[in-house]
Order: sequence, then C-alpha cells, then structure tokens
Amino acid sequence: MLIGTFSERTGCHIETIRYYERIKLLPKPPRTEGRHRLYDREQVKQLMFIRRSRELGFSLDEIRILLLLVDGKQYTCLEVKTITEAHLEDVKRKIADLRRLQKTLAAISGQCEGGLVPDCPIIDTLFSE
Amino acid sequence: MLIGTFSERTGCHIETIRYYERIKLLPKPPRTEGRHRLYDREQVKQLMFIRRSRELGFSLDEIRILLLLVDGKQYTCLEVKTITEAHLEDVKRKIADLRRLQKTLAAISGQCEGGLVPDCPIIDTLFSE
DNA sequence: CTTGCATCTGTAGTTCCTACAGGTTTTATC
DNA sequence: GATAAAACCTGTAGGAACTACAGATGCAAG
Repeated sequence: MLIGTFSERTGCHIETIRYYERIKLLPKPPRTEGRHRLYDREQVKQLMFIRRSRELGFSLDEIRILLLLVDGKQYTCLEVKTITEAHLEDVKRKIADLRRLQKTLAAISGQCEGGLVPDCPIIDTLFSE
Repeated sequence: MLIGTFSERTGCHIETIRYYERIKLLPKPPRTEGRHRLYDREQVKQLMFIRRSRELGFSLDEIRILLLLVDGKQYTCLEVKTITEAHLEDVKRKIADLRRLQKTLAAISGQCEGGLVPDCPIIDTLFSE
C-alpha cells in the first residue's frame, strides 16, 4: 500500500509518517520503481501502536523503548522487568486520573441536564495536592 | 508561597510556570515588593489539574476549555453538553487503550518471571487496525 | 557588608509535529 | 498515446509546548 492509504488506515498524517522514518522510529520501507514508499499490514499495527501511545502522553523516546520491549531480545530480563514495572505504575496513575476526569465531566454534563449552567467548583475535589 | 515552592508542590518546572503565565493559561499572580511572584493553594490545585491533563495527552487549548467548563459561566448549557460529551468519548477511549497497554506490559513482565526473555509478538494482538 | 542562593526578564534551543514550495510519478480521460 | 489531475517526492520553514541559558536583581545569614 502507498503512503496515502497507510496514512488513512493509521490516522497519521503523511508528513508525520515521513518524520518518523527520518528519526528512525519507523524502518525505511521498500520503494516502487518511481521511489514511492510501500507499506504492509505489519507496519499499520506498529504505527497504530505509536499513534495511540502518543495520544496517551508517552514521549517518542518512551515509545521507542516500549517497541523494543515488545519486540523482545533487546534487553536483559532484569531490564525488562524494571522498565515494564515503571511503566505499569505510570499507566495505573493515568487510568486513575482519567477516571476522575470522567467523573467530573459526567457531573458537569449531568448538572446541565436540568437546564442549569454549572457553577460549583468541582475542580477543588479533583486533582488536588 | 514563592515560585520555587510552587514548582515543587506541583511538579512543574519554574520555566513552565512562567511560560503558562505568559500565554495566559495561569493568571498573573501578585508580587512581593521585590517583584517576586506569590502563589496560594488555590493555584496549586489549578496547576496540578493542568499538569496532569497534559500528561494525559490534552493540548493546552483543550485544557483552557476544560478549565472554563469546570469554572462554569463561560458557556451556554448546550455548549457545555456538547464539549463534555466529546471529551467523555475521548477519555473512555484513552482508558480502554491504557488498559490494553497495562495488560501487555503485565504479560511481558510475567514472561520474564521465569527468567525468560519474551519473544512473542504480543503487539500483534493489541492496537491493531 | 558580602556571599550565596532564589528569583527576575529575555532570548535561544529542543521536541514533535505541520505546512508549504517546487518537482516527479502515477492514473484517469480524451 | 497525449495530457491533465491527483498523489507522491525532497527539502525547508513555521508552530506548539516546553527547556535551558545569560546576565541582572532581591534577600537572608554569617
């Protein structure tokens, strides 16, 4: 598949795909005779993983490590354990934060149900020190 | 409290705090006679909210809107419903993605338990098309 | 009163994209 | 098979969200 289709399937802009290739986050794909890039399904999965991880707030460097982890063979067992455990903590915290945000948003939306504009400082009870 | 303490309590770099003030995400704080910034607990909450939202992948513009939402009185009831509902969808998807990531990481970590370096392509079954 | 640390303003650099400009390749149409 | 439109190419410049100085000022302690 050409880069346009690849872009559509992954929801990733064409420019971003070329950027990821430049910084070596994605491997250099084979080309057609006219030098157009060619991708397959395997790479769709990989780019989806990258895109979603980015949306979840992981940096490209963190994603680079995650990809190597999932790929296996780049790290020793101890390193794998250390890195995954750290990420697991991070992921748990993010889930907890998102749940709280979800509740707040639902509460705000609910208050509006009756035609009232919400005015209580809900934020106070959330994301506090 | 001075900006140093404020920075510690929120986990936000001093430069970032000043940057947020410059782009009007944070209000201009009162100053001491020597022009040093003064913050209170209320602002700690607000900045924590901003920081965590950023970690969860929201843009500063989205956060600006979230802050106005939570603050009330900036939007009509219909606007509030529309915006919160859109964000709720987004939040739900993020939680689902994080859960899958959590499972993957746990699986990787688990495989290592026995001293084995993981080598199966777990990524294939996750974050696919 | 001076030494050292925190803060100040301002600017330049980094990361992660995003948007052209100007040129080539492919594909659809006549 | 000519040609026009769409998709692709490389390269560079711009934008968002920080981050890291440099050089000056404020302030508390010895």
